[in-house]
Amino acid sequence: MCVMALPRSGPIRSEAARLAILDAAVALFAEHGYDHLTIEGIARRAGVGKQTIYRWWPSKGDVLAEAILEGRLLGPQREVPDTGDPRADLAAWLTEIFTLRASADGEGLLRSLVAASAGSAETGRRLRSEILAAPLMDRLSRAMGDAGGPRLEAAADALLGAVILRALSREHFASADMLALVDVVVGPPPR
Amino acid sequence: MCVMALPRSGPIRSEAARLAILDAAVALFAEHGYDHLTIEGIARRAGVGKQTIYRWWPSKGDVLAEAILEGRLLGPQREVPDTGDPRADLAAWLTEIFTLRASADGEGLLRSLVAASAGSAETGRRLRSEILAAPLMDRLSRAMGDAGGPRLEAAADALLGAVILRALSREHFASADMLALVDVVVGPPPR
Amino acid sequence: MCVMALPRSGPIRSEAARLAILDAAVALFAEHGYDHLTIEGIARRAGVGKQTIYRWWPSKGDVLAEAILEGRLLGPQREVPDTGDPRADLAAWLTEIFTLRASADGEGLLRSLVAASAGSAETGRRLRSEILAAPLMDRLSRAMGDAGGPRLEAAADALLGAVILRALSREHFASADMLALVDVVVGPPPR
Amino acid sequence: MCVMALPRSGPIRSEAARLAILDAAVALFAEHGYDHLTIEGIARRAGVGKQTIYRWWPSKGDVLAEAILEGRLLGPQREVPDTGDPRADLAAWLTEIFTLRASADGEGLLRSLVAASAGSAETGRRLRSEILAAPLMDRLSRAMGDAGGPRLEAAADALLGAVILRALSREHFASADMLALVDVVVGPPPR
DNA sequence: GCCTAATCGAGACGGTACGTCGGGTCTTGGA
DNA sequence: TCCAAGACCCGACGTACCGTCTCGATTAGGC
Repeated sequence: MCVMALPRSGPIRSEAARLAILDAAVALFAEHGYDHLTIEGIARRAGVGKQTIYRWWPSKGDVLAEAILEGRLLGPQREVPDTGDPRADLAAWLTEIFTLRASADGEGLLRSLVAASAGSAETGRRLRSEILAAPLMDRLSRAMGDAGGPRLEAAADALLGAVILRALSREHFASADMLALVDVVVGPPPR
Repeated sequence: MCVMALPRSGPIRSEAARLAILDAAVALFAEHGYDHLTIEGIARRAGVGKQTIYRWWPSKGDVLAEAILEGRLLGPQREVPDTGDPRADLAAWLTEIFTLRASADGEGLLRSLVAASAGSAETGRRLRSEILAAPLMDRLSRAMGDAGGPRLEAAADALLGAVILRALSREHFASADMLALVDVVVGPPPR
Repeated sequence: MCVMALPRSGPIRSEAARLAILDAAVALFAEHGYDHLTIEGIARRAGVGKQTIYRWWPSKGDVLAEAILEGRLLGPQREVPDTGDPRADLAAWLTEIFTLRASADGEGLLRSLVAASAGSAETGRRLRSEILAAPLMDRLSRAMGDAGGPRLEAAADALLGAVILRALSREHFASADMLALVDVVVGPPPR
Repeated sequence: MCVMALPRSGPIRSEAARLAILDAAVALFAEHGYDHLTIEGIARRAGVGKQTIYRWWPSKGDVLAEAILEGRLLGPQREVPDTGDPRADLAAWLTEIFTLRASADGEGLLRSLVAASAGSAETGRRLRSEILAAPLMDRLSRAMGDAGGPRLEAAADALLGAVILRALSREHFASADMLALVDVVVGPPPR
């Protein structure tokens, strides 16, 4: 009396096509940014029919989200460094995030990620939790002497959000500013 | 000693057309969000030729930026309230920003603003400085006992950025979370 | 030893769309003349995407040429009548060609055909060979007592060209003039 | 009791502008053909406001017609040569007309003239009477031994029309064909 | 020497159509 | 059943011209 997976005949989903699509999406995203990313372009580049994309993903944002999830977009996650000075480490890492750029059009990659997030719920969710917050949490937790909870989440959002806001406003983000940000959020350095 | 505007004969720019375009852009933006905003749609709604838009603005983002600058988008700026409890006031105002919504498609207005900012430098600049930061500064300055400078800027970016990041990730933002955010950035409440 | 059509999978050309386009083109051409014939108008009338036209024809002239080839434009070919008086028969038929008119704008259909021919090589070729010369040849051959060859071709061009030139110059073409033309080209009537 | 031209003050029509417009129209027509001739282009090239064109001519066709009338388009009228062999002279002259070409796009000038005629009554009238027929009449009259009248007109139309029809159909017009045409229309050579 | 009126250059305006791109759906034929 | 290929309808893109209009400057009579 168990629920049987309803049996299906015919070929199953082609893993090769899936990978080709994700690779093509990542490459085109990096080259031209989110706005110029198109389903047709992905299909062309991947050597795949458009329908094969539409069959499995509802939108270009979700293709991207899956690529992000599998770590294809930014390569292996950058760890926050550990030099003994938690504030400086955090500032360095945030600066790296801020200056993420791979697009041939000179568009910041971070800004493209934000555009993708604005357009796709799934991408938005993953941008925050997996791309940005995940590598940050451990170090931030130690820097704040806080095991977790709302304060830690709030601090992570504050740091990352500030970086995003600066990226959106196309303003320079001097390292002094970055340190000031860390101080405000993490707390003043102990004497 | 003065810069002479080079004199040109011929008809001057039609203010009526300019206003019709900005109004149409604001209305369509509010109704359908940034992604579904089109130059053709604006022109149609405004009763204007497309060329009249392209003549004066390079992209839909810049039309929107001008509308924002003139305060057409959100109406008169919301002031941060003053109830005597600066933390609660800030939290209330941030919550209002977070829940900004006018779109018929259920798209958050804040998310559309972020999309617009990702696509247009001018909009990005104004989103941060005029829409978000401006009404916040005075109250934040008093709450932090800080006259200005990098710390104040960093705090504003942190608060607003956190709100944006949450909006992008489509997560609920409980009022307790909001208070935690304010505490982390502004500092703990005095005993 | 035969040329293989390279096999292609995927949908084939829609005959329904092709016919709808040709019908729409013919109708609009007859109604408004060649100058006011537009690809957009054809697409609209045919209930078809513009791209479907551009996919198969390089220009509006070539759409028209195909319609002509299939006899859609002027209906079944008018035969030159046979009353026993070859000169009068030819004159009557030429007069009918001269006065071809279907356009709602009062533009002569012949003039529109000439405009189409000036704009499209294919239409030009067909105007001469299929629309005009074909029904004429048999009768002309008998009237001149000539089995064919350059003299017959020249005579056909002379008759039809004269009619076209008069149509272009918007001059009246009295039946006496028409008879004079036939006499000059075919030769004087036998006594 | 005559009709007085109603007295007007103010500047009179600028002859310089008129000439610049006609020159520009002729140059652009020769370079790009009738289809690509535009009022804006003429105005730009002539250094003239569009209104100055619209003030004096109803359409581009009429600008061209005026240029033709003043002999700007084809330079001084080519005379039919006189070598003693009227048939050969006529054939040579008709061949010259047939091969008229000045356009940078490779479009035959004759075909552009036909397009212009199809679009503008005035141009059509002048194409036949002034450009084509006028230089032909004298020689044709002598070749046919005919002082004028419907037969002469018909012969002229037949010769010129045949050349036009061949030009429209983009067919080669061998010199033997041309001689056959002359024979058919003018009559067989005397023995 | 004004005034009036028309001309001229320039070009903004509301439109229509251009030819292209991409969206999302549907239809083949092959595996 | 999936896949590649791609035709289909549709809507938007950004551009070119249309014909009308409105400017400021200029230029000729008529007073």
